[in-house]
Amino acid sequence: MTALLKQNIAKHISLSANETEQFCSLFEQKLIPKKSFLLREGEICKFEGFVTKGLFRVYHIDKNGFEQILYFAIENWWITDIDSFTTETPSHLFIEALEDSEVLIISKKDKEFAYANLPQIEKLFRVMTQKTHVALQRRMIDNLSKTAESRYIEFTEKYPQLVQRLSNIQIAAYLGITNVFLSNIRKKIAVKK
Amino acid sequence: MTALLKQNIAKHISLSANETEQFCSLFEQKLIPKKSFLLREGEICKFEGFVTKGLFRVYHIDKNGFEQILYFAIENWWITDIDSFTTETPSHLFIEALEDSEVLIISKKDKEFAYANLPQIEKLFRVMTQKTHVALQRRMIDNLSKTAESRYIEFTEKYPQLVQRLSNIQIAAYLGITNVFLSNIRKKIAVKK
DNA sequence: TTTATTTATTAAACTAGTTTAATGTTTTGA
DNA sequence: TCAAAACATTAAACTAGTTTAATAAATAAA
Repeated sequence: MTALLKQNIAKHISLSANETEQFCSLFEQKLIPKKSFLLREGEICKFEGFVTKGLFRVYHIDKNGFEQILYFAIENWWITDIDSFTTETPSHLFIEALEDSEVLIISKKDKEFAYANLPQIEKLFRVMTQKTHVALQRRMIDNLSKTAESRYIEFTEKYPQLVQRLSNIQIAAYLGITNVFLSNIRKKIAVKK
Repeated sequence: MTALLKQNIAKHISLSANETEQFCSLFEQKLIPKKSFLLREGEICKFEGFVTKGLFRVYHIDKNGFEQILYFAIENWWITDIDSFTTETPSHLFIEALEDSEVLIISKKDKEFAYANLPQIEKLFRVMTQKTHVALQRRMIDNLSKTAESRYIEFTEKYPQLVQRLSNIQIAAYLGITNVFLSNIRKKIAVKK
């Protein structure tokens, strides 16, 4: 059950078999059917999750009712609201399954236990947070400098497997444009070819 | 010389006087005159810095020659290109002093020494990276959902002391708009009052 | 299988933000 | 202290992206 998780940890740091086992034993599996929520706005996020099956979206709803997608998570990705989780304040985010999904969950308490007792875990999460931060910095620069059209093209090139599983509405909410405009972009690209 | 730095560390984690002293001794002071660079595109970023005086901007130049500002750093802020620093690949960023500045620098080697020998330092940087990541997530959502006008207003409210030290050109590059449009926004706001 | 719901597309009017260029103001530096 | 450079503002034409609404196509539900 935790095979994918072990593989994922090994990608970031080298951890002894023993420590890996101990750490993984702190997770429990949760099944999340399509359209249900792992987290809702207003709740305090008390977990960190590792997706082993399915697809989630992590999004915000602004005061005008529009949704902005912070990121998607498929197999092998981690999900949490790091803001709510670390500060223990109510979340501004929703985490929703877009497909029937399976996720390995570790509670805040158990994660703190791991930090205190498995010295390498601190490094694991430092390294992972750094990597996601770098990715977000790049996305920030892209959003500041590139047109919606090139952001869309780059998104489809970078995550082809993800694009097939997403509606254009979801992709538009990630790119920060309307689905109507995304439709125009897609038409323009199709004509070019 | 490292008083500000010690104070900053204490804000994030509790570290013994001895460990604090050891860690701070790894930094050396650098003076960066206005308009000179701490890092240029193409260089590998081999340091992490803590600003004790002055003002920096961390920015990217896109292929059309436009500048996007990732963040500013004044006294008490950390600066590095975390991407280049961790992956040891050439940077896509410039770090430039906008005022005569002073910065405490720790080299990659010494930082690794600290990770290996001062167990709490791993936590320090995990916590700091988490906090900057949360801030960037919030900015990402704002950029996806808010108009330039409200982003400008919120920026001036959040960083009033910074706004006074920045030209409108710099603020516009941070907000992701042209300085001409920022001028329009400022006029509109002034008329309202 | 039929109906209801969600999704994608198109069009047309609109608005937020850009571009270019000109003008006055402030800052910098020799 | 004077000239040059950088900065802020304004105007006017333009373009990227939105809004609303209608229609067709695909999916889900009963």
